[in-house]
Parts: sequence; C-alpha cells; structure tokens
Amino acid sequence: MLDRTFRALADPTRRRILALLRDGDRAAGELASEFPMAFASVSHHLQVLRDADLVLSRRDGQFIIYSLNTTVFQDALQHLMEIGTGAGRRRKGARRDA
Amino acid sequence: MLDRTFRALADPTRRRILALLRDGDRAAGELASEFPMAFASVSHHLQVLRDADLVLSRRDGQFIIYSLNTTVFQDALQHLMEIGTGAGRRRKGARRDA
DNA sequence: GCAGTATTTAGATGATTACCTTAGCATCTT
DNA sequence: AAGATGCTAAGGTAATCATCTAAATACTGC
Repeated sequence: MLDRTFRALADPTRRRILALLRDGDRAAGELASEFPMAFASVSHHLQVLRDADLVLSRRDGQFIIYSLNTTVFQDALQHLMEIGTGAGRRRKGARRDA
Repeated sequence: MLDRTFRALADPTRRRILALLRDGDRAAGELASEFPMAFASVSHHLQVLRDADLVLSRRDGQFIIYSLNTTVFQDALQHLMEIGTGAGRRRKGARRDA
C-alpha cells in the first residue's frame, strides 16, 4: 500500500506532475503538454499516480481533471518522519553519530 | 539528487533497513540476517542507500557499521511537504475537491 | 602468512519499468 | 451520425532492477 506510494514518487516526471497539481487541478492533456514525451506516456504516469492514490481524477465533459489526494501524502510523510526525525522511540544504547 | 533519494525509498526492503537503523546503528551482516535473501542482496541494497546518502557507513574492525543520515530525510520530507501539505502558495482559482 | 569471519564486487537471469506508436473509447459539435 | 478532440489501453522494445551464486577484498588471530 505504502509501497505503491513510494514507487510512484520515485519517478521525476511523476513528482513534477504532483508539483504542477499542487498549484491547481489540471486536465490530463494540459499536464501532458508540459512534458517532452508522448501524451500516452504522461497518461501512463497519471495511471501510476492514480493507482497509488496520490491523485484523483474526475471527468468534466471531455476533459479528465486530475487533482492531488493530499491525505496519502500525509501517510508517506508520516512514514518518513518516523524514520528520519526520531518521531518514534529510540532504543537505549542507540547512537546515530559518533 | 533527490531522485536517487526517492528511488532508494521505493523498495520495501530498503525502507525496512532504514527502520531498523532508526533503532540504532548496525553492522551489515546483522542487518542482512533480518531478511530472507542472500547477504549479497542486502549488501546491494545498502549500497543503493549509501549512494542516496540516506545511510552512512564506517568500518569498525572487521565489521562495517551502518547508520542513518537524517539530514537527507529532512530534504525528502520537505519536498513531500511542499507538494502535499500546501506548504507552498496556491494559485487563485485552484480547488482540489469539489 | 594461513584460516576464518565479514562484507563487497562481478556476472548472470528474470521481472519490472518507461517510453514509443497504434488503436480504441468517450465526449462534444455540427 | 460523422468528424474532431481528449484521453486511455495494448503491444513492443530497450533499459533498469532485484535477486542469485561465485569470486574477491579486508580484517583478526593464530
């Protein structure tokens, strides 16, 4: 579950799509035109993001509008935080730098 | 740069390694014994994590001790936060859910 | 320096991924 | 209903990835 999330985040094109969506919802074609690859390829990336629940899509006439699903980011963030910022407990003898 | 970070985070084995390291530094073999795969495979994962600067390694006698490099997590976290939590500005007309 | 332990590197293989082009489906306009 | 537009699905290919086994390197202790 989290697995698909991080896998989806691993690609720079997809992260860029997410960054674009942060500034507002966008149609698939509108997004695709920002990238130097074929429309179908961007559509594929959108599907990966959709499978990971990182984005939501809805049809608006002949357009399909994508938007961020921020709640899933929260989960990923929380996971990273637990690892990286000591948000979880630490064992007694543990040292992380000498 | 961030690319390698997220790519490294995309694998569940590597995330589990990181979670183990959160509880304290560990030798490579000690980490490897936690996984059902060959030592060499875990060693490979450790190298990926090292290339991503997510972990640091130092030699201690015949052991090689791995530890978290928390600062790189901060970068990744910040990046995710900028995307997911509205840490950045949002355009005027933007709506994310209807 | 030889034997043993700890770990990495090398080379091979099967699975997954990212991209392309082409084909298909849904919707709008006329 | 025909044609145009917006988008996705299918099929193919080359690159990358996760894993394995086997060999190499680094250190310890006799």
